Amino acid sequence: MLGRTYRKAAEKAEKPARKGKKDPNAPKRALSAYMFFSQDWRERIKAENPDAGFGEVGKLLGAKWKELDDAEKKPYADQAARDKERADDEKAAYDNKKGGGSEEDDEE
DNA sequence: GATCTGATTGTTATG
DNA sequence: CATAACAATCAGATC
Repeated sequence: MLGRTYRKAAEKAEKPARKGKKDPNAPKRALSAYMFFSQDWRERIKAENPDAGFGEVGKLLGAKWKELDDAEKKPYADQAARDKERADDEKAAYDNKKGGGSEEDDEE
């Protein structure tokens, strides 16, 4: 599929503080496998690169990520999948409100 | 139906 | 406190 032929990230390659949400309650998406991958690897990267700052660790992380095999990404993807379920709940609430909500129970 | 875009997620350190 | 490379994602909008 020609879909992801281009990388939006590579296109903009810049982030001029994009803010402003369109959704009323913004059903935040789930985390990415990288999020979990970093949580576990950030320790190792820093362990072997105590001097590594943001750029170094970031690039190292990405490099390692690609080095990993599909089987190694699996556990991380699994965590991401788990979080997705959580995100699904958020979306459920989002859909609930978005719907014609006559009764607004309460929200914190 | 298929395609695309945008918004989001987390890490680090530093000004 | 926001930002910046790194990667995934995926759900909603659009045609």
